[in-house]
Amino acid sequence: MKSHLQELLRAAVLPVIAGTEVRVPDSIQIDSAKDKTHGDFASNLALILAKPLGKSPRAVAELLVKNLPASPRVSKVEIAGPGFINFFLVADSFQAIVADVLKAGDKFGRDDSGSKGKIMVEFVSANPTGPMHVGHGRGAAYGDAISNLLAATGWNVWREYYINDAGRQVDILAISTWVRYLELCGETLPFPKRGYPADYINRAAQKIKDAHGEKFRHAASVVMADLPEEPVAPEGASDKEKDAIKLRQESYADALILRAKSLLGDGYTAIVRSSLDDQLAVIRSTLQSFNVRFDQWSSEAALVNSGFVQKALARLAEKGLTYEKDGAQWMRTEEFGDEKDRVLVKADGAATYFCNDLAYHIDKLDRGYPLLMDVWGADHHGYIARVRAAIEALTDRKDALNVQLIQFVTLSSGRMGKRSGNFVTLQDLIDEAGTDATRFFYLMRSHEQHLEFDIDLARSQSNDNPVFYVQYAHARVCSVFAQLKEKGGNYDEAAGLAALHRLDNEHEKALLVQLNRFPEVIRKAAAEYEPHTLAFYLRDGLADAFHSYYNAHKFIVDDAELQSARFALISAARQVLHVGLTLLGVSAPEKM
RNA sequence: GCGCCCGUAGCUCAGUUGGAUAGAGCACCCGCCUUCUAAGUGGGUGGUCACAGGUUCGAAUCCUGUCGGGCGCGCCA
Repeated sequence: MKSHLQELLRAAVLPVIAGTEVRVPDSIQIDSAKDKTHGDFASNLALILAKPLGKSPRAVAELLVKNLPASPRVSKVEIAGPGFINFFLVADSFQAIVADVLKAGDKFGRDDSGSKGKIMVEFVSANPTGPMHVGHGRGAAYGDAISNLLAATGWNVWREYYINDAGRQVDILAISTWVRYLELCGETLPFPKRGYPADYINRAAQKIKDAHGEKFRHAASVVMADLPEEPVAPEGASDKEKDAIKLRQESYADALILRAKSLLGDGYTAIVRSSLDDQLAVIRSTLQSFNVRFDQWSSEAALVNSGFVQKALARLAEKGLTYEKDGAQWMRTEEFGDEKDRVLVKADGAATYFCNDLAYHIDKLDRGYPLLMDVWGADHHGYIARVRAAIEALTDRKDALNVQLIQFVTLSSGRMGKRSGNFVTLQDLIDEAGTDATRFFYLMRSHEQHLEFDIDLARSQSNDNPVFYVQYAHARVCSVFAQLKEKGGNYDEAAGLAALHRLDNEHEKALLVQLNRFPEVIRKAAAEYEPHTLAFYLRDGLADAFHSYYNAHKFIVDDAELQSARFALISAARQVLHVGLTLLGVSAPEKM
């Protein structure tokens, strides 16, 4: 509908600007009119062109309207206000959408061709050192929804989870689990301050004891022998003092890691593997219950062990992008827009997180994905420049990496951290509020905005929860169809489509307008990476129009022709609600 | 100190490639069920769009500054 009007205006603008320097705008803006007296659609084109043409906006508008080609869909064109061009459409141009929707079914509004090419979306990638918390949940809901939207708008989408199962954090996880395991064996030793103190570590430790008995037991005195003191920050310590103490705690953890490795030998690897598998199993299970799926789970450790990281480093060196300094290997990211160069291989020979992550991104490009979308927490924004710089250095393209930052989630009970022992996990939230409510809650807000997650509201299952409003609209349509059947009536779709001209009251018009908006809503939500606009459309646009209609009119009526037309309309509404909710990963129940 | 994000109704938030009278939900007030699910619906109260300047036909939106909040500035991950 909009594109039709754009074409009309595009044709009209040519004679108006003929002989001037003024060019046709790239996109001609057409907005749905907010006020009924402004018709159905409005364009500000005359206002845009007024200045470059050196004419008054209203004069430009009059010229445009005079040159506007006739269209069977347009019933009236008006110039209003400072120079807006308002379009009034003939009624059946809205009614035709019902046939389009019913014919297309679940495919309505979708472009599954994949003709826009391949894109890889990496999201969640939560560290396998503990369960997912409510912040990860937001990234999961967003990443899944934007992947759905991209796939529905012509992209060939591949979804991937990067498992950070290498590096120091894995060692911290291992010693945390081991110390708990030793406690279970009856040993008494302090828990490392930099370890993960939460309950789930105890469960992982118990599993190891169940499977291996006391195979990994060593006397506490042996484990602790000659380990450095681990200080605790005193009350009222300055930041500087705290930093120093934190550093000594890290040293203690390092010493304990070395001790574990030397005492356990191959057993250390077994504990690492068991701990990681345990945490990953929890994460996978949570994501499954959250209705989020991935095409692939990529392991950082596997990438390292395969030798790919070394190969990637060699390629960077070959291109002259790396150099040695202070015993470390650096990458020249600064000349590609980063604020400084970055270390790839530390002086102690270990690869940095950046190094492995960059290799992973190179791997993604190698696998034939020219576009990479990464969904990260907002606290990683300082990391964007170096990855983008590195990728630009390799591909000569600035747009190969698309990073979407997800702003923080705060809870009524305060900010949650992994080290804080008792936190609300995503699984807790799903268990209490349900997947649908939780997902919709996340997706109602712009991902660029901080989100205050009202746990009590999500838990309450009350009608305050916006997801029910949308789902209820769907269930109501289903219920009406059930009622019709119960009363012995039947719905004839062909008759309904033949009677669409009967849909002429204002509530029907409003619902038809919303149905007409859907393809554009999808397109925009995907193109601007903003799933929340779809959530808003479903609630404030479509469901709202349906509920008002439901309250104002009966669908089961004596007039058979009118009844068929109305059932065709609400059938289409049900279809679009279903497609929309599915894109958000929310179910469309038939009963509530 | 430097960089990025944010500040809109009592609360939570939309609206920001400049457009017509700034919207929704919750809360609050007044209505609507002998009739397809009231998890619904109709109406009302509620605003210095943080503040101060600037740009122009027009600014919540763009620019500058101030105030307030969040995050980031490792040979951590």
